Amino acid sequence: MFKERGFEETSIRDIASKVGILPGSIYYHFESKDELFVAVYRAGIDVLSREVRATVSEHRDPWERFKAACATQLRIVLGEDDCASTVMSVPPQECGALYDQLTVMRDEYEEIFKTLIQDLPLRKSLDQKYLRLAILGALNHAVIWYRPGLDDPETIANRIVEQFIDGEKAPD
Amino acid sequence: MFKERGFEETSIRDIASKVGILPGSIYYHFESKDELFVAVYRAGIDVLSREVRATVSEHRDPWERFKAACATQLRIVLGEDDCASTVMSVPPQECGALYDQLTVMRDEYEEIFKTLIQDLPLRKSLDQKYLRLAILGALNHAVIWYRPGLDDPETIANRIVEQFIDGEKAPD
Amino acid sequence: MFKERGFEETSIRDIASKVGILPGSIYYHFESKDELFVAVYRAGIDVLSREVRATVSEHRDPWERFKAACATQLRIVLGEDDCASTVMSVPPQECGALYDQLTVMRDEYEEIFKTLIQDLPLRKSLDQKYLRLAILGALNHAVIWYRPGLDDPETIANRIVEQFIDGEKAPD
Amino acid sequence: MFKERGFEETSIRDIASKVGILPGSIYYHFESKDELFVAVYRAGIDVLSREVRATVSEHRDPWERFKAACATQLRIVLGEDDCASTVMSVPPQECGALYDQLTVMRDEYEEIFKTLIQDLPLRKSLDQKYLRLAILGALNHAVIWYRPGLDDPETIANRIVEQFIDGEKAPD
DNA sequence: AATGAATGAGGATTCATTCAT
DNA sequence: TATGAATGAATCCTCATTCAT
Repeated sequence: MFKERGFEETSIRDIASKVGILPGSIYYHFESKDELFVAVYRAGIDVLSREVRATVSEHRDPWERFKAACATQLRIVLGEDDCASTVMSVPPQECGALYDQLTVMRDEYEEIFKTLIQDLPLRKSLDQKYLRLAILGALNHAVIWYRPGLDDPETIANRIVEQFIDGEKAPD
Repeated sequence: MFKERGFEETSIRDIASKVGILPGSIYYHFESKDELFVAVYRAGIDVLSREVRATVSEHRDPWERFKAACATQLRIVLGEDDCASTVMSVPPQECGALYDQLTVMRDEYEEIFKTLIQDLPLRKSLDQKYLRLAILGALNHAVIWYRPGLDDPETIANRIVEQFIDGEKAPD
Repeated sequence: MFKERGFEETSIRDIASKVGILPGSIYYHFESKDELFVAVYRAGIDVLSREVRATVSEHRDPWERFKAACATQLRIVLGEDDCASTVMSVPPQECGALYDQLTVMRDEYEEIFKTLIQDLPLRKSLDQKYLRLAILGALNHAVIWYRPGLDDPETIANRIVEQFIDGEKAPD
Repeated sequence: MFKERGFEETSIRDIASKVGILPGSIYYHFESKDELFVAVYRAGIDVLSREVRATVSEHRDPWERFKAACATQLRIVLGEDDCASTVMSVPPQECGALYDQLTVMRDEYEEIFKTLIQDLPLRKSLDQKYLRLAILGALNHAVIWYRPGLDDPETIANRIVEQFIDGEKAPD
């Protein structure tokens, strides 16, 4: 529900009634709406971290490794895990006091990609930061326009990344 | 305020007190919070359309034209116009009943880029739709990570677009 | 509008926009919503008083006179005059502080019927007050159920009154 | 409170403070002011239906039965049950969107009287509909003028109905 | 582990009214 | 005569939260 309607537009009432309990009962499990949301976010971050790291460990070639990591992220975000989708759909600015906490988690996760890009044999002139931000931006944007029935997430990720890659590969 | 905190987190009270009037007084000017937000969004879309179109008309070369359009968008969104920033910062999903209305406006605007990309001499194998979505995603993402003091918006836009361009130019 | 929606449900805004001016402009003509409503009520009472008195003066026979008065009231209330309809449709209790003022006007008007009934040759056992209240109640009720296209107001009034009359005529 | 001040003039605040809770707390029990009012109206209709039907079942003679039903209605409306008084005091037109719902309930209830009047041995020339509407109008009007200390409600009802009855009984 | 009933603060909105222009 | 812009209080209602049971 957070991913579809955002933090503010999702009420404790909504959540409770979807689970089939009363709003008050939620407070047995979570101390506050904020805590609940953080738990969801955390879960999303964890799934992403785990899966992307697993993917990374399966590839040797830096470019293949990077492409596979992107594909894994998109696969999870677009379909497999609602918590992960939440991470990419809900802008931290709209979560009030939670902003810092969420941003820390996200930065932690994106650290993986920082490393992955460092390992890439890139033209010297290229700014790695911009490459990372551009690719992650391009990938995340899919959360908004993606509709099932189109290409599957992994294909989409590959297409997107290849647009960058081909130009950026360092000359032999 | 909408761009910084989102639609739901920005209250009529907040807006009124920033303007120095009482909450009720807002309703002399706008029929509802929704209508007010749509007016902001509309204004943002209009500025973007006007400026980007102006930029487009100043360039002949398709690649230069496209790069310039991207740079203009980013310049406006990142600094010049708060309404335009709102357009790129506030996800329509978080605006409840406004979703459709906002999406129509945005699609209308992105149409410009569709045309711009059609005019590009691209490798046949490339999917224009993915290129468009990827670039717009990469650019918009800057709304989140950009902080003044870094490279200026036009430089950033050029860097981002060049990452794509170099690879995609059709072979002579 | 008062007659259709009641006092509270009719706003100065509604009235102004129907007249084609702005809400504030109403206050050039009336000091308050209360005053405006009282003016409408007053106008209704005046029309009724004038017309019913005119009718009364045209008849000699007490029963005919009474019947004609009832018919006139119903004709005016049901069709001719919106102010008069308002008098019969809007319960003074729902007009807050206006209650007393309105009640005085209405009592003044009903005084006519008190006199008319006093002149009737009735069975001694009959309580004149109940006859008056019952007939006026029966007549006014028509404001609620009457729809144009049925019998015309005067016929209805005659039918209603005759139901009483036939039984109440004093034995010769 | 609804019966004394009407629907619009009675606020959720008023109701809550009379009950000794806060306005918001009302929404645990009712979804809206409308729903609350409908519940009151429903309760009034139910009491009336039940009691009048009980009365009806205790009488054989059609005229006695009818008179007793009227007396029961007036007794309940004038004194015993505030919900029933509300039904007769608050005009549905002043309840905005509730109009249809309330009218359906009321028509349902008045059906009882339709049947009762059908069973009456009346002069052929008489229009049953007008008799029903006139009597119900005359009775309900008492909600407005009745003050405790006068004749008791049942006496009043009998007096009112007898004014009609004597004239309408079919000749043997 | 959940409920039922409430709280209190804040939400958007409506309203009669004011008043300088 | 009317407007444009505001006021301030009240409107219904929603929300996260609490807590005894």
